[in-house]
Amino acid sequence: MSRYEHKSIEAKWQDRWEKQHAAEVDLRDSKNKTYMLMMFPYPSGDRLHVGHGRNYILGDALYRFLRMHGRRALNPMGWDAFGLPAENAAIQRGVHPRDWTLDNIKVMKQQFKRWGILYDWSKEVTSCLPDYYRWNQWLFLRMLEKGLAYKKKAPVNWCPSCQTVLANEQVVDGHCERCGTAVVQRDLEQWFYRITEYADRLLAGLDTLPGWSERVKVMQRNWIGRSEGAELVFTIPALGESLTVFTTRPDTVHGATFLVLAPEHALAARLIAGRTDRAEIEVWIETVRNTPRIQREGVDAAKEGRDTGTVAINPATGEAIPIWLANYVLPDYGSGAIMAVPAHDQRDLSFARQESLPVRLVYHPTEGEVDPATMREPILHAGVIRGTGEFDGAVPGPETIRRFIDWAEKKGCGRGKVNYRLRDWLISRQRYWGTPIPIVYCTACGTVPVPEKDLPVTLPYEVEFTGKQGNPLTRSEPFVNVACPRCGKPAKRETDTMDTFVDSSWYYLRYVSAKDDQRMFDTDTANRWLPVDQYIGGIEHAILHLLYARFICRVLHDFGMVGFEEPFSNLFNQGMITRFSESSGRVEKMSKSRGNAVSPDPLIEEMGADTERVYTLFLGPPEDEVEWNDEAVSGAYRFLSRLWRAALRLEEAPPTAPSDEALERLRHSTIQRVSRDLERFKFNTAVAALMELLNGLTRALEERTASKICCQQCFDTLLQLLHPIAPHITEELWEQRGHEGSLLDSVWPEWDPARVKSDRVTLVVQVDGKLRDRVEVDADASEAEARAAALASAKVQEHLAGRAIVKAIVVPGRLVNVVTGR
RNA sequence: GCGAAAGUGGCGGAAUUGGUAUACGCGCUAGACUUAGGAUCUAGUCCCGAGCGAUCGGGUUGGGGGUUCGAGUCCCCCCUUUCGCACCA
Repeated sequence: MSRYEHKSIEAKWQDRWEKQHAAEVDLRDSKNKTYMLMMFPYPSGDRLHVGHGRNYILGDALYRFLRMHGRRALNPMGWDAFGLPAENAAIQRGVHPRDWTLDNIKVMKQQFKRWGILYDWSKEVTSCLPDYYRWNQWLFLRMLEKGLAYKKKAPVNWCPSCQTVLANEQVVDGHCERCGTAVVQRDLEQWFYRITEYADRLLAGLDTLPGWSERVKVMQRNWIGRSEGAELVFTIPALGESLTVFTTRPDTVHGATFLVLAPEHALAARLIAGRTDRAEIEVWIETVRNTPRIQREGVDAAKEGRDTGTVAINPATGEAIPIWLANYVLPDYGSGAIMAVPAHDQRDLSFARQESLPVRLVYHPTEGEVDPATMREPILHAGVIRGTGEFDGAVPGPETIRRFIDWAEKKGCGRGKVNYRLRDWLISRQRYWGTPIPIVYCTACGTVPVPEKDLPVTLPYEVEFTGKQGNPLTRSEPFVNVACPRCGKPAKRETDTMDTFVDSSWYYLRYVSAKDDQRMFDTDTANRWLPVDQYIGGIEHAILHLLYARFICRVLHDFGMVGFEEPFSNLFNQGMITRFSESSGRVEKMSKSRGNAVSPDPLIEEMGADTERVYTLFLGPPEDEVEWNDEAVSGAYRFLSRLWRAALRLEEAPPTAPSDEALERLRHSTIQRVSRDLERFKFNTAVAALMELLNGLTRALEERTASKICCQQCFDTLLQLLHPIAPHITEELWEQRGHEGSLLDSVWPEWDPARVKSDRVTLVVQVDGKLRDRVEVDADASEAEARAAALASAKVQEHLAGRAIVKAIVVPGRLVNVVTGR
């Protein structure tokens, strides 16, 4: 073969690798060091484009690199196969979600093969098949037993278009994440996982993950939103009741001039009972209740409130203060009620000004006076307490807060309390295409869990997709009608299915026991291979998927099923590929819906998978967002063509030549550079180093300055170092060079530090920090020798021109800086 | 508003972490081989000035200041961009 025919080469090696990988790997027998590599779960509803390629190509390159280092690595792949896209496809195109999904998976497996990606398909996991999702059900039952799964009526985000409930995190700017329709509020009975129980542990665990980026950890910390403070109790004499509020500033209680309750608060109805305009207030409460959450939140949202006409007693001052209802207090954070301290809180101050409510200072400025009635900005963390007697002189800070908590506890009107922004995980979906929740409702026995022996509760294939009125499962008679597992009388199945994040929260565990039909996974094997050594994926899952997976891992840990609490030791978030989009006229994330996606198929057809791999990895630092440039791809193709031609010219090299040492030095320094770069995922600079090595070799071949043996050795090293990035062409050339066995099984080359260095080095000579000349000296030249060589330079002498030399700084092997008395 | 990261040629980006700024690639320019080329190869390509010329001088890492023999890198101020959080009491 004389020309670089990427098509036949790639097909040949892809088939070979497929055969090599057909044998099942036994994970129990693992004497070698093991390494688990994993990609983010892929939603099977979307065909792959080159924007996705970066993720998988990077993972494959890492896998091959590890293999060549003798690491026993597992690189499995699974399908996040449930979810909305499949159900939408069913409605729009009349295809069954299951058929559509399984067809997609077949196509995508072919695409992975064409990228030259080596997955261990004997560990394949498909979440929409009963052998996988039955364990979602099994886990649900265990969590139900332990009180970690529960049902409650709750206001939820409702998408009128999808006819389904959305989690807070699926609402983007008040609109449905999937379809963009404005979201409204509704009350429904929903199943939840009690993730809030694990809030503290999930937070603390982040500090044990040095292999995660600070960025992702900050996002998770914000999401969990821990805040320390106190609960204070205010009595309501008119009702003979007391009311608890949460505050992070109990030290400002003397300045609480009114209370504010969320309009949804349980006491609201009784508080307004005596008012003549009660009916109007009730209507207003309903309006607030139905306002989409996202509209109600946000800094620019207008504050609206109503006076209940009832008063409460401030426990610090003994004063009667009014109780208000207002939309800026959220019903499901803290106790849904606050003490308003307008002098020391921005939100309370703007509400007080709007409604002409009194403002009272607790912390006074240390200099000058402030008239509370005209305050525009609250005093947040400054000043000194005056006018309270026992606390006078205190300054804001943790110690003062502690004193107030002690005071409240002694007085019986409060205690220290920690609150979280994190809310329980709503797992119910009013959808067909998901894991059925294993529950039966019986008129006699109530809510009855499906016994473990009856699992899996399989999703019926025959259902009707009208696209109207939500969940088609509710209309599937054979599914819904069932005998009560407890009393045997006719009963109805739960028709809600589970959020797909349930599937993806533990699939990494299934990889090590993919075919086990007796249990969720094998604990010993899991403990041997996991936690995942390297998890690779985009930043889009920074919160949800990764938080849920960490939660479920802890649950399984507490059930004694795994020996670790953190599932992913190292997390690498690669950046997205962007491209100019004709439709918007902007550079945007590459995606099919934006019309700026590049399909891999024509590209591979024209220039080959190796070209795409080289280009994708060369594009820029893998953690950054990078822009795809159609024209620049040819640079990668030219590089591979030059490599191919160099192979043909190796034979022409002379048997002996003068410059073997220079080429050897280049070879060793390239091994060093590439090894270091790949360890740190710096594929872009690794490719650059390999291009330089090829340039050096090509030059040596052209100028006949290196011997045949030296050129061949250099070329072989180049093939090895390039293999993780361009596997097909390197395997082919390796075989043509007459080597036995696969390049993938060859041992990664080592560099000799002694060979990286040269005997002679070029020193930069500066005069007063400005570059004036370069001189060559022995690598081990002393400072004095280096200085002498520098001063001997004619150019340097010219620039010194009679000036006095104050000193000369010598950095061995690098430079000499001559400093003059200017 | 709060927090984080970043800003380097026409473009994507390098720079051993304080020591030759612009590696590698795209694009562009000139030439070669071609019937032809959006193919391939060779040479050149940060900016300004001088010279026919190999070269020589000066400037340059968003802007300004500082530390240092020496700053893209460290410190301070400002500008811009991106990302995250944002009525969570």
